[in-house]
Amino acid sequence: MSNSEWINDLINDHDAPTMSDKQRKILEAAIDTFSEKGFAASSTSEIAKKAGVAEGTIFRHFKTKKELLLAIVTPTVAKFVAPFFIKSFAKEVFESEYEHYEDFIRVIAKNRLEFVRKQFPVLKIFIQEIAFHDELREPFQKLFTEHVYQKFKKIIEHFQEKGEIVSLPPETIMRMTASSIIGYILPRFLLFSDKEWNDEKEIDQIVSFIMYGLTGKR
Amino acid sequence: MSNSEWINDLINDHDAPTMSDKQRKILEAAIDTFSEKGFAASSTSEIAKKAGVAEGTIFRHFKTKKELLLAIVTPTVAKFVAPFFIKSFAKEVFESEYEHYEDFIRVIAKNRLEFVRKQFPVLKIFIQEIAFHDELREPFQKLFTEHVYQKFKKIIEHFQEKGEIVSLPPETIMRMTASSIIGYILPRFLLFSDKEWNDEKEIDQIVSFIMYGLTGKR
Amino acid sequence: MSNSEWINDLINDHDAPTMSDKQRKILEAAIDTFSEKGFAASSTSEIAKKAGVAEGTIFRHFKTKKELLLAIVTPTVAKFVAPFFIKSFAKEVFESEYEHYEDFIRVIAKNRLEFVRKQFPVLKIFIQEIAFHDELREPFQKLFTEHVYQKFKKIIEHFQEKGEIVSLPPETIMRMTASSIIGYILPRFLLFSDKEWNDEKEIDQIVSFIMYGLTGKR
Amino acid sequence: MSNSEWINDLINDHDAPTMSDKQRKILEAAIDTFSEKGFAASSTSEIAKKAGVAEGTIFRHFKTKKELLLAIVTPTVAKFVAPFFIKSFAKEVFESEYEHYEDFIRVIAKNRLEFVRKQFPVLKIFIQEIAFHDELREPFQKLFTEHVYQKFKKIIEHFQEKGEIVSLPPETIMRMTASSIIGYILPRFLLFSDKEWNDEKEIDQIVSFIMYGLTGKR
DNA sequence: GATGAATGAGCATTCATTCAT
DNA sequence: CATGAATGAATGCTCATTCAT
Repeated sequence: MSNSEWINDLINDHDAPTMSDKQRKILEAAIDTFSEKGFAASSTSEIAKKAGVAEGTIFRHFKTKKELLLAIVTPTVAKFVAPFFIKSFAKEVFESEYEHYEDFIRVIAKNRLEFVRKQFPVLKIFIQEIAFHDELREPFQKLFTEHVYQKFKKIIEHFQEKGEIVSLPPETIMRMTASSIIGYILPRFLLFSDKEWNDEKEIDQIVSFIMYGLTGKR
Repeated sequence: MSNSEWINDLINDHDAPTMSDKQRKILEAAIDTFSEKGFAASSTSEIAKKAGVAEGTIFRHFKTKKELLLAIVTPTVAKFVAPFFIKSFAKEVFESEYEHYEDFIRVIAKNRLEFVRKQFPVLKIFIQEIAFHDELREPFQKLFTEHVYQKFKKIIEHFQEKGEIVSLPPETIMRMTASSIIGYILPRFLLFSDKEWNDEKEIDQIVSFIMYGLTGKR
Repeated sequence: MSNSEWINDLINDHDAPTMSDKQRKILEAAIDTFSEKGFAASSTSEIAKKAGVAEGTIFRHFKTKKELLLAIVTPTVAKFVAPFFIKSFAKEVFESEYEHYEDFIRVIAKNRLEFVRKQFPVLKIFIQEIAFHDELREPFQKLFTEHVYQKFKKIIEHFQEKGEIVSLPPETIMRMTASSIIGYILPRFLLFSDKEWNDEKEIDQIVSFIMYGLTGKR
Repeated sequence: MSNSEWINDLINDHDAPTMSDKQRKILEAAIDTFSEKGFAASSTSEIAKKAGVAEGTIFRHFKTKKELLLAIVTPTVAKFVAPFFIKSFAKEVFESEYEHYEDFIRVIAKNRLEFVRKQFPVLKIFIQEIAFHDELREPFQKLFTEHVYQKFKKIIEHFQEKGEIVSLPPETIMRMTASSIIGYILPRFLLFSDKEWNDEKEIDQIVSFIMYGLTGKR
């Protein structure tokens, strides 16, 4: 199985097979509403109206409003970090065609951008609410530190040993890499989603920036 | 007037001279509460209690809850972008000791970090709420596009002409610069504020990253 | 047929032969719940869960929640007063071995205590709810005034004619007799059901009290 | 100070001086409603309507519906047992004109009957709800066992030593005394409050019954 | 007959805001 | 200027009951 395959696999929506029609409608309406007004400013009555169900129906499927939030956010966040979750992730990277750090982050970036494009409303909710709900922050922090961070770290160390990238602490490398990519994605979808974007080209530029900075000496 | 002077000038709290004791207490309590729970999830009665005033007193000073939000956020945001607001800003940069883009962003970064340290709760509120309130977003967008962006653009073009930085669109350069810095500041205060940070050194690393990337070929 | 026989007959559970398994489980669960939390504070969904049936099943067997209450309370109350209901009741008493009022109330007391022991939860529900439901109070009042009261009255008059008890109005005699007995039974089950009780002895004391008061001059 | 004086003193409504007009109206409406339909079946909106206030006003004065219940019931129950609460209670009894147990319970009975007449709705609520609320039962049990029971016990022992009443356990004597009186009061107000009652005469009969039973040998 | 999803009225409680004092 | 009682709409959630399967 080639890299592109297993990555794509994780992205596809193979979940929610047990979800009823109403349940899906409620989730959609809730995503809409939370995303637009924020969790605390959204009322369950509005969500019910938008979903075309009675208010009581929401609470038959989700015990509380907060549980509805978690039902929206958890699977998407899980899928977002899923590629890093795979056991063989780091190994695959080393043995793969990704000869350079550059290639690696380019693939990750393009692939995760695709995911963000599809799931932006949910990710927006996540970003907004993670600051206020322990039930959201704690599992995510665990997920991140125990899996994403560990795997990413090994990969960085691998390329540092190859002498390809500087010897800063891996978390610093990670932060720089991540914030450069996120610094594109966030405004792209949050502030200027109506603008036309050539994502392919932008990502190439960002990757280039990550590797060589702004001086252009490459 | 040297650069350091006018910058410091803008930071100092020369405002709020007309504010009564109660008013200040209300603002402090509101910052606390909004920052901790978010605007929508904070109740005016809780703020009143925390401020040690009667519920009605808040509405004597701020017509609505939203006006209270604006009263908190507006002056701080204004001060945050103030350096770019000054007419002579760009000119000063060109003629100043900042021979290199590197020096320029280093000063900006350190200086704005200082500001963020002091004002983080307010800026957190701003970041959280800008997505939901037109009254917040519109003036800020105007401020940004008409002043900050324009000035920053000129500066970038200046250094591009000097051949110091690559010929990407100025907004791309800006985004890369900004997100590298913000990508340090945000986690630093939002997620790991209890950790000990050597900000001076971190910023030097970030500036170096912005200029030369991760390859270390410099 | 001796007295003890017909009395025992009425107590035995010869009813509910047409009741399905589910129906019985629902009734049991409802008795549990109503008794513990009161009728109004009990929810049908909780009862359904406790009974191990679907929410809808309750309403297949009992049109409304109130009908469920009546189905619980009515047969038990009927059985409680049943001894007084029997046509030959008074006559049997006169011709029976009960030479004295004392013997009569002793048998009734012991016998009804036995019944209360078995059915306390249901009787508790009855006592709690009779004040609030006309559907409960009216048939009971009718039952009581037309049967229990009439029969009891004749018995009291019988013993008054024999000069065995004072010539107060029969209802006063009845009230004194009843409240002395009930004044034992109620706290015994309601407040101190965990304490060990020697019911036999207690009833003897109560009967003695009813007959001779507290002076002990007998 | 004669006995009748200190007893009357305790009965009079010297409380609630700090209660606002609205607060009193809410309490009255709540007593009405709770008494008529029971606590759980009463809605705060109905109480608000009956009291002529907004629903929110109820919750400004009483944090929860249950607190409203306690605010109604606690002071009345306290006043009901107040006579037994007084330090000198037992001593006064011994040295007083109450030469006989009979006189003592006659005064108590008449006096408490008067109280019940005025406060019946509240006492009805208490009786109904004590079974379901620990917050109600626990303080009352404490009050009763630590004060009422102790004092009453001493008085009973006093008259037992005088050879005036039988040597049953004091709590049995108490139960018999109390249930005879309560057995009059409860039906009198609960079931037949519309009937005309000669309370004076009835109580004399009850006291006589308590002392001498139904045989009339006195 | 039994289920349990669906309903929408109703619930206790909270809210931002007003206004008489 | 400050208060805090009063408001009534709105909130998240529960309820008894219905009905298609």
